Amino acid sequence: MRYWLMKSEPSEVSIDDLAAKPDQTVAWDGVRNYQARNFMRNQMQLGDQAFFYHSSCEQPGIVGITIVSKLAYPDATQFNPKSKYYDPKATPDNPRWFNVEVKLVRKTRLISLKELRSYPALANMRILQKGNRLSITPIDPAEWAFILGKI
DNA sequence: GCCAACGTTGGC
DNA sequence: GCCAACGTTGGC
Repeated sequence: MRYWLMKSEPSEVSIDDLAAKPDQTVAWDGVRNYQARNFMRNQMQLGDQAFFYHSSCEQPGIVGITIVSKLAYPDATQFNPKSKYYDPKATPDNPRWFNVEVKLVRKTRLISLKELRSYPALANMRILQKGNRLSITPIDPAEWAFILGKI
């Protein structure tokens, strides 16, 4: 059982978009970074929990908690020429990109990036490091518990 | 809109 | 296999 942080641009999928879905579940597709892909494909297990983080927006920060509800499978968008995530080098026989599905556990108050930075206990979080761009990062159990305590 | 940081690409 | 050029991310 692991913990994660997964970034989403609210203009793409916001926490409210997720909450509004009938099954409150979303396919985490469109990831086109090998490290993030490997986390999903190789490490994520059913029941792993993740903070849902809004990025590239006015109020970046954690806004909810999700749970992995489906293990990684080939990302359908890579085969769709009309998708902005289309990858001409991927084939169904040899897919490059994978996605899990996550289900909303609950929305949380906004724990802003600024607030996260204010806690010395979280100083080593990947997302707080300079130049961090990875859209999916592991979270320490201790960090997870610490943040939960602040919600 | 800017720009630092980083990942990927492709020529050699 | 190196590495310069390029594209993207994401906070500000």
